[in-house]
Amino acid sequence: MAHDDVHPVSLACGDCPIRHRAVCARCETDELDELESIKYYRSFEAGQTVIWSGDKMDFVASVVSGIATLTQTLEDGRTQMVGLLLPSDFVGRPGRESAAYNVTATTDILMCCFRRKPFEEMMERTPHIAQRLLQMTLDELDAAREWMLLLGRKTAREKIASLLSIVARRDASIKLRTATGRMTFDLPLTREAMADYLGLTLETVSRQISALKRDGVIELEGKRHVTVPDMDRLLIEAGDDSDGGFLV
Amino acid sequence: MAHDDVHPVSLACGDCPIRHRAVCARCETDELDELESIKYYRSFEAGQTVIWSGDKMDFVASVVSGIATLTQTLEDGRTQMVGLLLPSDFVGRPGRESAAYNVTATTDILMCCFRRKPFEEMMERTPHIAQRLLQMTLDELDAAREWMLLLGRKTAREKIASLLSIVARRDASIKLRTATGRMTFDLPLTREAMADYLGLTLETVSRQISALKRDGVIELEGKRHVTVPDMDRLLIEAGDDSDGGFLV
DNA sequence: GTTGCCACTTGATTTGGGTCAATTCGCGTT
DNA sequence: AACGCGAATTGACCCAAATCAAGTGGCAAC
Repeated sequence: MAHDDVHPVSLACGDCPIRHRAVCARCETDELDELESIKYYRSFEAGQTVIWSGDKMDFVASVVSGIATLTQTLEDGRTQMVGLLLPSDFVGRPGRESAAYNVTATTDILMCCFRRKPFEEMMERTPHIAQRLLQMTLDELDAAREWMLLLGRKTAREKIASLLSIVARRDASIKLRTATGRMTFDLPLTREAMADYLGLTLETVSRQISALKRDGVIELEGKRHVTVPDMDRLLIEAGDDSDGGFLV
Repeated sequence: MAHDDVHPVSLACGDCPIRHRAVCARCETDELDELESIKYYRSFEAGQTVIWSGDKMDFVASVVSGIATLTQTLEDGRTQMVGLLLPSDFVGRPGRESAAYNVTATTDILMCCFRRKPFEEMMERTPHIAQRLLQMTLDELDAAREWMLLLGRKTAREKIASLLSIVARRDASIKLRTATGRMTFDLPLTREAMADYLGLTLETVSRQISALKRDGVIELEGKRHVTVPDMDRLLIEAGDDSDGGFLV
């Protein structure tokens, strides 16, 4: 797909700080203009629920800045995170009336929304969009499957190490590509959100983070700021073969 | 999409016993012919590995008959099933050189394969295919997320009940739509495969099946033939709200 | 400065499911 | 009939993580 190298992350809108996936701003200008006409922005505060599972959803959207989570819940309150939305990620499903998950902002968040009906019509006419969306969805599916291995077969310690390496990797792509060994970042999630991500309790999350700290795998300043002195060590702790999967 | 109601399951080939998804046999005849020219069949015996994770994969395919599993493995041998392929399901990923999972036949299986390169080229030109593939992938993603809730938050008993209700549902769509209460089917998986599906050990699977039998939730003839006297009861055991999700 | 709140930590105890090991149940072979 | 073999069951024991409970630390509001 042309120009993908120039602005890799892109679905659509001209003046977003993030180039969204799917339409190349250089070669698909008319499509861009059309998307422009059906788009609007919405922002949410940290902690706010963006969408409740089952709600009618009349838009699809793309995260511009901030972080949100997709969660599913059993009647008795047990909840499992099933998706983590970071900037440039896509939310919502063309062809589906109602939301299948709760979407919650964990930080202040800005989303670039497109009215669903016109978006779908446009997708019918514009092969690029469906194709790009397919690539994105396949990536998400791979991530979900990697995550299933984590949920089904990893120990608590491995789960935590995996999550940390995922966050580190996501962060690293923006910030410091340089030093492979040492790495520093902020955890964008509370202990409870991490627990919901990993299928653990928040107490276990806390204990395992303490254990990793005690064993020198990570260093902590405050509760959220993490330094990993040796990424390789962390990846070994995560139990991942090779360079450690590609969740999220 | 036209004619979807007439032959709902369809990706492609004219003489498969199953109508595959994505191309309508009535209105897209030329596409059908083209797919016809790049397709071939492969069959595998029960237990055979279809593809090893990491292998070069020069085709995409659709399951005609039989059952296969997608699995991921940690170096130390812990394995997690991440997908269950039933007739009409799609395998392989356009745009990806090598396989990301092990694909194993659990019964004798027949697959309808399309050479990857020409299939991709065709997809570029044919919006319908990409759109249909997108729908299918989104469905798979939903299933994967439902499965994540199961892996992360359900008890062993709930996991077993969930799996049974999934198999029952899949089976029911083919066979008896009639009686909602009582339902009979064969388990297409060994205890070990069920364990890999559910993130349990095979001993736990066995114990929980025995427990469900003891409690009258299911009846067993032999090891594999299951009768559910009351589907509603089973769904309650599964912990699912509503009519029980849509895994697989 | 004190109060209250929330995120987090840590400890004590319990328990669901894993591990190890011994049978049993088919079922095809000789 | 006897054998072998893989699939499944069942039991005894153990341990990782859940549960229950108390306490700490930071920070915003008054």
